[in-house]
Amino acid sequence: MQERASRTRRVILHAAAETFEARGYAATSLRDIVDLEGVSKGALYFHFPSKEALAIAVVKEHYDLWPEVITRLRPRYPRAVRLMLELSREVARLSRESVMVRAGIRLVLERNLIGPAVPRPFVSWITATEMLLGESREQGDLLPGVDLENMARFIVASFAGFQQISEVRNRHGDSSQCVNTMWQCVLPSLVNGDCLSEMASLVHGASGRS
Amino acid sequence: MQERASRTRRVILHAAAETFEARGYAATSLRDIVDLEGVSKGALYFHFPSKEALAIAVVKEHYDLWPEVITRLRPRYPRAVRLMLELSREVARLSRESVMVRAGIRLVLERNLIGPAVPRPFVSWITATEMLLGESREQGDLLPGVDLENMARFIVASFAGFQQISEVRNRHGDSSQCVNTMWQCVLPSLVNGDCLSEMASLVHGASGRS
Amino acid sequence: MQERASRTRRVILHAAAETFEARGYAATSLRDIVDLEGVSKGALYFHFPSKEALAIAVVKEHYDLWPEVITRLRPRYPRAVRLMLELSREVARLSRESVMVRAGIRLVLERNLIGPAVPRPFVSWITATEMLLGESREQGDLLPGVDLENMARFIVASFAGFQQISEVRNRHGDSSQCVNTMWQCVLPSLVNGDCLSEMASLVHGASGRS
Amino acid sequence: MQERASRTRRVILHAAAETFEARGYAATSLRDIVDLEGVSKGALYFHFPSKEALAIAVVKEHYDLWPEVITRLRPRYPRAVRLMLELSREVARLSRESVMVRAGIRLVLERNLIGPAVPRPFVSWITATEMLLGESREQGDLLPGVDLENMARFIVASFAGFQQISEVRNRHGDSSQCVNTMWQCVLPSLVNGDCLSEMASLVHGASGRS
DNA sequence: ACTCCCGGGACGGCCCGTTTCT
DNA sequence: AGAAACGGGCCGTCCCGGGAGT
Repeated sequence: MQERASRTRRVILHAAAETFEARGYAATSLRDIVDLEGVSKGALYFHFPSKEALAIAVVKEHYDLWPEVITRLRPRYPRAVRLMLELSREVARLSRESVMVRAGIRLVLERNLIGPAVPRPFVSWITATEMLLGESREQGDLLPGVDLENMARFIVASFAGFQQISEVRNRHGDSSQCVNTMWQCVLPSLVNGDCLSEMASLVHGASGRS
Repeated sequence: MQERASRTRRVILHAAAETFEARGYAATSLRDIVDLEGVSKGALYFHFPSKEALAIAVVKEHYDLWPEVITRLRPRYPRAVRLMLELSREVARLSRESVMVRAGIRLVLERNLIGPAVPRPFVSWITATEMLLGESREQGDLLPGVDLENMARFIVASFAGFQQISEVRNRHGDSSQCVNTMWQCVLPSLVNGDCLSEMASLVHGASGRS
Repeated sequence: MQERASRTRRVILHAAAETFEARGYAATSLRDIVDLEGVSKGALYFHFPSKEALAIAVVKEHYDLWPEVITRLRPRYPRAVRLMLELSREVARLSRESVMVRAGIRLVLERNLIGPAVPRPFVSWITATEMLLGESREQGDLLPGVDLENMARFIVASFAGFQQISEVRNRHGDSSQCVNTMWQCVLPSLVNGDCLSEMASLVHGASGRS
Repeated sequence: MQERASRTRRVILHAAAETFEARGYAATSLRDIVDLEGVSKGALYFHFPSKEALAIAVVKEHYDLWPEVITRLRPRYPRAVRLMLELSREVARLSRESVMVRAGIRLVLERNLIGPAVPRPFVSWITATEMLLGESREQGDLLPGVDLENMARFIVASFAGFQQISEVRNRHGDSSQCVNTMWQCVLPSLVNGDCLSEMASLVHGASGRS
């Protein structure tokens, strides 16, 4: 019972993510979704009462990922700057490899088409980044005079912009390189010399500046 | 005759931009557009043979803006670095003030829903930026070892990301400040000390780093 | 154009009446209606924004008939008792001959499925009957002690019941005979001897009592 | 086991009657029915193979009532005229108090939506009434020249019409008074003077005619 | 020349009446 | 007897042509 049901649910959710990611919320028909994996319309309706609910489920699926990621990485990297760096890499990797993540991101950006139940985009990322920047300052890695709030927004913005661009150019090909480039540009304006030289080797990939 | 016709055309185009910008291509019905300004469906179909054509017209309207902007600004700022900076400010201003521009940007991002007649997003911006970076290098302003292609993409990415974020947080409120923040972060990794100190005062707004 | 439009509207309205009358509101699909006369769904949608609106239009069409009927008959029959009699015959005749009337009656009975915009059934008939009974009393035709309100309801009830029954037995065959039977039963309890003998010949049809 | 099963069956049947009575056959979804009492769809389909079967079961439940009623009342009232009178009162009472009866009546009227297995409405009532009228004639209570068939139909029609009307006006409030009114109007045209004066006190309620 | 009324199909999302697995 | 899945149909309405009107 429960096993088959939850498998069907996952199949539907995956097909939905696939289609939502490719075409967006409004241009996706439920027909597209059910045809993709051969499930029936009734099965969809059984698990999700509406298109909106399906989209929200996709978003939730992808949102539930972040706490897991952060608790997995945090013990490994006590230094907040390093943690941010690895976090961004992990997010980039997930974006590259998981349709669910990409779909979730896209749907969140289209939240005004779906409903207020979808969380606002970026805000959780920004606050998380701001928090980590605060830790970095306490750890003495930051340059003096860095405006935490604006910097957090800038980091998230660059990152988001990169995701969008790399999706257009080469299908999620060099996103890891993009992240390196980003940090190469950001770190000099963010951390002090000691930290910078320590981090240098981590973002040495042949990008931005050799 | 022709005068009224072309005015109707503009009215339709504007209403289309308004709606496309707010809801995206797929979620916009032609009914929404014609109801917005009270024109009739027949009038719409006289000027634009299809929804796609209408969207393309909006995109074109906004694309025709860039050459005009660049030819207007270029003579004023012979130094390429400065030109890039002012250009980005102008683009941010236009995004803030013109629905047509915002609609064009959104539609371009949704080009796969509309048709191949819509130009790919970012590419023209990236090549333009890369070109300007090349000029900057010839003018001796760039740091050695900057990878032009990656840097161009990074700049455009940050910029695009910021547009998206500022739209979410505060309705296009502080986008000028965002641009300053961006350049404060980017310039130190991009230009040499002389140029940096000359540009410093231009991006002094209390953001990123004081 | 206007001519074609109004013709299409009438065709749709008629097809709707046909189907509503046969199957009721809930069991009628718009598909049934448009297929009946070969009009398209778009045509239907143009004239009627919803199924509910279509039903309401049918009801209204049939409601607009009664004032016309009453103003046509009243001058011919100054005596209220006689007017009631002829009115009931006319209504029976219309029920027999006009789908629109039958559909209207059925839809009114199903008003709780359709919406509050549909008028409540019977009430207008009852008040009209009550009014005519009042006139009859003033004309000295009524027996003493007749309760106007209850009698009006009884008359309408009998009449409505007969419509329903005759629909079941023989497709609207002998409804005129039914009306005669009804009055033969009702008049002796309603009007005084003089009036009764004057009316007798009008309801002499071989029914109820020879 | 059997006890629980048959109780579930009754619960479903009752819920079905409730919903069918309120919304009619076509507008009632099985979902509505099972949700009303919290039973599962599986349970419904265990007891009733289809929606049609469920409706038929409701109708049968209500049809099985009449023989019981008639065998209960007949010995008490040997005089056929009196029996008809009391029968009509009992039916009115049942209509007022039992959802099952009301639902059965409504479903029977919608038999063409359900299927030929549902009995035709009125016919059994009419034949029963006709039979009782025959008995009355043999008992010497009827006026000469009464057309039994037409009179039977008139009686049933008035009765049915009253049920419908009283449902609209006041939720099954004064249906007993309605029955009195009906007989006050009908009896003078039906029975002879002796019988009439004997029955008078039974229908004396302040209605129709004092 | 330009506008608009009117009509045409085709899905869209929702949900319904039913079986099939447990 | 219940959980799960199945198609199909309903209403809304969308994007769009042709013909009448000005």
